[in-house]
Amino acid sequence: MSQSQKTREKLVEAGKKVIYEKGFHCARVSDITEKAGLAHGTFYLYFESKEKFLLSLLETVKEELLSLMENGISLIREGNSEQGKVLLFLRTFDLMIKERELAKILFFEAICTSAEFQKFYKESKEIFLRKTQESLELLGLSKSEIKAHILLGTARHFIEMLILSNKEVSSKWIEVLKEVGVFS
Amino acid sequence: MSQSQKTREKLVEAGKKVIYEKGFHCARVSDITEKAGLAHGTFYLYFESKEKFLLSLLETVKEELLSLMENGISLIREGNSEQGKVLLFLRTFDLMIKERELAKILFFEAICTSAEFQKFYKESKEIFLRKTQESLELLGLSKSEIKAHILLGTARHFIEMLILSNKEVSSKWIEVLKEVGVFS
Amino acid sequence: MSQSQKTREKLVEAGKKVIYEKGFHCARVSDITEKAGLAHGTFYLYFESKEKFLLSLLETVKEELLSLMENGISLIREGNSEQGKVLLFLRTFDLMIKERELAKILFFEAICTSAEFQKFYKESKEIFLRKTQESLELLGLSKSEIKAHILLGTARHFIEMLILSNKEVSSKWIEVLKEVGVFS
Amino acid sequence: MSQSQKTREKLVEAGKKVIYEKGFHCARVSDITEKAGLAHGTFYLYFESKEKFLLSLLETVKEELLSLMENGISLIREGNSEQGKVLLFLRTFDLMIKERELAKILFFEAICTSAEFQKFYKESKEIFLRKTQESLELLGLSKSEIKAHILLGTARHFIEMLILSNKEVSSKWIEVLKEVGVFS
DNA sequence: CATGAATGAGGTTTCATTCAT
DNA sequence: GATGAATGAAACCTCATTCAT
Repeated sequence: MSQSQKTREKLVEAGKKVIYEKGFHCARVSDITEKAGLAHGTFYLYFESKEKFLLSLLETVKEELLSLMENGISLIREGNSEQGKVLLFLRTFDLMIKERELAKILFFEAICTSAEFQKFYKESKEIFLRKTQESLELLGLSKSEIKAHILLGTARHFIEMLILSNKEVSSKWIEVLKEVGVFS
Repeated sequence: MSQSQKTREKLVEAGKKVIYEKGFHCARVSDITEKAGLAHGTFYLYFESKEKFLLSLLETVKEELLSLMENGISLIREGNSEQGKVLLFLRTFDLMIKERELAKILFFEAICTSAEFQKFYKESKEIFLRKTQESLELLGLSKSEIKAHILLGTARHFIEMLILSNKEVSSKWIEVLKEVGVFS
Repeated sequence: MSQSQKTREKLVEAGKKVIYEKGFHCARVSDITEKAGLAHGTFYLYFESKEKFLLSLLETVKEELLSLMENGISLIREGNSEQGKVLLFLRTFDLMIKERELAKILFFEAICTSAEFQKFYKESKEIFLRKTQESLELLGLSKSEIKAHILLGTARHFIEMLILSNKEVSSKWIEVLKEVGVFS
Repeated sequence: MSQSQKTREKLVEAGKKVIYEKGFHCARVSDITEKAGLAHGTFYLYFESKEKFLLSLLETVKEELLSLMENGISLIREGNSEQGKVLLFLRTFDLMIKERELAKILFFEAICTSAEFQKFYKESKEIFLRKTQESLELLGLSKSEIKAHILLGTARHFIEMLILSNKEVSSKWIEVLKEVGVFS
């Protein structure tokens, strides 16, 4: 990784942590650079503005998520439905757990900031919903639309619990949903 | 209603709308007073600070919700489980739909602001979860804890859809959950 | 005393206390009316502004002081120098002790506020100095100018101690000065 | 001096002048920065608040004064009482004359602001009094306590004259006190 | 590339004063 | 006379952004 990329990475990592802890509005650019061990002004060599910085964080997590989901769908299409399910419903969730800073930013900050971010959030959510429904259909489950809603809602609920209480629910969440028949 | 109470009410109504639209941090006190048709300083005759104002909004909606839930539980305890269910799972949802400004503030703003608000949110959420589980048990449903999680998660998901897309899901949401067996 | 005069008196008494405690700038008009048990707006039926209120307090204490000093000087002129001294150096000091709120306002607030008040303070101080010197001359004391300075300075020092520590020095202060020869 | 120190110094110098002229409460932060030739916000890069700024000014002058007094006392202890007296009773006074802005702030503003400042003032005054008395004792003068009070009171009186009238009393003030026997 | 001092627009908050009742 | 709700000018303070080094 070039020096330049390393510095950028430092800012992203620091930014995630600071925004997770204080929220986007309360996170100062100087908090981020301080945590990154860089000078205040350096931030603006890598990002146009604090808003654009947030957007780039959100796009990162959105793309990671989508990539996982699409890989899962491909696997199911190719007949490998077990591995596909793992990617779709476990790896995505694990990703959210690992990147809980980004998850919180995506699921909460985005909806609380300016119209631009809400739009971003709304569009992302619709894509996730569609992909989830598509996967459920591929898996041959009935009432796929309803179940997609429940899946997303419950997933977000568990992520929130993780954020609020630091309680790991991780891979067991699918079991939870199976028990009440969402997966049958 | 006294003059004083009317003014307070005006500020609350204006505040709910402005915070709903712009988010707590982007909502200026002057936006609120302007929408209320009052002078800037008037706000501070009724509320200590913008933060305390938010807290008072949150407490209002929390209390309304809890009151509905407790009435529902009482009805079920008295044997009137049909009316109890209505209060618990429909009226609460209708309240959120009617007061979508407050709902958004409670479910999103609270978790994006200072530590004080997060604490408030976390505590509220735990109470809602407990009450929901309690009601499911009273209704004789198995796996009450799991179902309480799913109910809350899905409810929030539908509220978010309402906020983002203005699509009314209203009272049909229970049907949705019934179909996948959450209510059996 | 008429109703009107009583109300005015209440405001003056409350104002003295509040300004003594918090200082002129930190004393709010509403603090004064609250302590007086009156409505906020009532203040402006009796005084043009907060500044004019302060000025009227200062004029009161200035006149009381001057009146005592002049009576003392008259007595000395009439040959009654013992009683004159009492008025001049004890009663004035007792007045400051009794009216410590006003004393503090006169000796400290006046010099810390606007130019108008500084001017008032400076002029008052010069009058006190002149009167003190005049009395010392009438009493046949040498170095009257020097002693007048020392008297005023020490008096103010003792008043400050009273304000800061609530230690009563009262009438003994003259003894203190006698011991070092200021009165001989 | 680094750029940073220079800017800080500019703010301190400007602040002293503005507070001297208008008093702490009437001195706006923007007055200070304007006089310093800096932008408004710069003030807050160097000082937490207007109150903390005042406190730092007060501490500066208190320490300068104490340092002079302690050096004077040391000299007397070492037998060099003439030079010690000069430090104790002339240099301190000269310092107040040179730093009349700070002197005014210490002797008048401190007692007119919030409780925190009054406490600071009271404690400082007690230290000055103790040090003065200690020096008088070292010099073998009788009635050291009384004389310490008179010295402080008169000194303050002369400082006030300097502030109000711009009349330099300077080094002659000791002569004045000698004449009435304070120094014998 | 990196620094960190400086900027200033924009927000929150205060409170002397006014005025309808 | 008295009330107290409403006003809005003016202060403090913050912090995203710029820029000289």
